[in-house]
Amino acid sequence: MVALTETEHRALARLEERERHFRRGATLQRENDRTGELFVLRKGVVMSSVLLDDGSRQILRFHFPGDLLAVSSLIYNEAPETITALSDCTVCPFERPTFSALMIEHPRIAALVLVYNQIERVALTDRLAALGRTSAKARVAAVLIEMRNRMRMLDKRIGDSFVLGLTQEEIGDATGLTAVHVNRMLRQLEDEGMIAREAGRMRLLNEPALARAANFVDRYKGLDLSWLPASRG
Amino acid sequence: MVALTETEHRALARLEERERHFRRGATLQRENDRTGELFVLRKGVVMSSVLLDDGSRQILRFHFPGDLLAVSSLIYNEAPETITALSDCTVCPFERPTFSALMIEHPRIAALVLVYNQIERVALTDRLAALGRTSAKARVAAVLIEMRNRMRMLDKRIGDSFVLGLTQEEIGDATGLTAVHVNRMLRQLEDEGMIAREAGRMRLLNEPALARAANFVDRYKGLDLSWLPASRG
DNA sequence: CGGCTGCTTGAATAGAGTCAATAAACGTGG
DNA sequence: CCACGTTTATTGACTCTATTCAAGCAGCCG
Repeated sequence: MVALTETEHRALARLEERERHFRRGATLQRENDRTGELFVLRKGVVMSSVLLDDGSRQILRFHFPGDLLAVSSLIYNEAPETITALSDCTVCPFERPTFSALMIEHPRIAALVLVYNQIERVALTDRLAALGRTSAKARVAAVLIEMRNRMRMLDKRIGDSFVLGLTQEEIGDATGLTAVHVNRMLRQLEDEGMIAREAGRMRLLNEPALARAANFVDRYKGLDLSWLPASRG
Repeated sequence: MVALTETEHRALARLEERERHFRRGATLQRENDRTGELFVLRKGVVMSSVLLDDGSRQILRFHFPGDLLAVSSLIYNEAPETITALSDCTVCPFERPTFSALMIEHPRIAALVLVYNQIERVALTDRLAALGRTSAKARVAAVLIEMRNRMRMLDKRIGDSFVLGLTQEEIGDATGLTAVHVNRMLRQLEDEGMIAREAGRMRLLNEPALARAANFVDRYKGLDLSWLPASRG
């Protein structure tokens, strides 16, 4: 999305020298554990979440290939969130000094990281507004649209049918609902003809209606990266 | 919290060359308006919020002196959030190019901005978890503790008594509750001896109990900035 | 003084949670 | 490839938390 120089590409590649694989359900980082490496997600889907005292869980964010994971390791001694693989996945781990050297030596990459942070911030605030001010049905619909859109960004072939890859429990933890109620909301969306469910796959039958039900705002329109300073070669 | 060089201080000072004042209730940035300047908040309290289709509002974050405002102006053509003064306040506006030049010429400042982003990210995820997974009482208690703590960081004299500076409507918009229910929760916290309310002031009578009720996690313990690269003078 | 805006409280309602029981799908080892 | 145990999905009945609606009050400012 932004042209990088050869030098910058080589520098970024240093983050992806090693590779590690995780199975669905594996933990990349556990809340309150001593922080360690950072990761670039190369393949698969992971989530970050927090656990509350009463044992309930809140999923904060779903991550897709290209995302930077565990950035908070840079500034905390103890991890503020848990990172878990939602599918089998591949990550490239790297150490903090590698990252901070990259930031210092390549200011435009630092600027890109800042852009990434802002996009994530807006995603978090959208979810925040959904939890605070929208109905259960809207929140479930929003998760469906969000997941489909993010998958489609990586694979243009994905249309209105896709494999969600989340249990209803996980949808509940992302939306602040119980699994039981998620089930009822999915049924309702189905009864209203907005979605269809077919053995693991999800199909969006009436996207405009679903987007309306979800209070969906497309944040990718209106993104403007022209401010990024020109490279110095 | 981190030592900056003279050069870096001078560079940062460039962001604070101008000054502008706003009255309580004034809008610094309106959602969906064309984005413009960024700000450093120098004095007063402001909030950022979003409006939903049905007219309800979700407050995303309260900002205190030293905070960077409207950073998303860098990457969006249209503002994703509204920024409003909660008290009379003073800000230092600056243009995008000023900021991006600063980031490129002073990598350690860029790193500091990244740290700031991460701290804000964690604050947002804490609120997210509160909205998704905690009771109304816990959320209201959390807002009280959060506001007191942030005020105390700027004014050490503040103890258990402080001026909240929020209407119950605003507390509701921050916690995803109705003003009516906020009122009931405040009464309950008062009846249980955790707080007292005295003409505009709020007093925390039993902080440990309140912190427990709020599921409060102190994120400032465990912050580690040692990774920040040494200055090159 | 009159008109706001914000606070308080009660009564009725609605939306989401809890509990429980069953069914379907999945994975693993034999 | 099947049998078994486990996880996930589904549905109903009941409960409870927070919302809605309504009314009254207090404080503030022009």
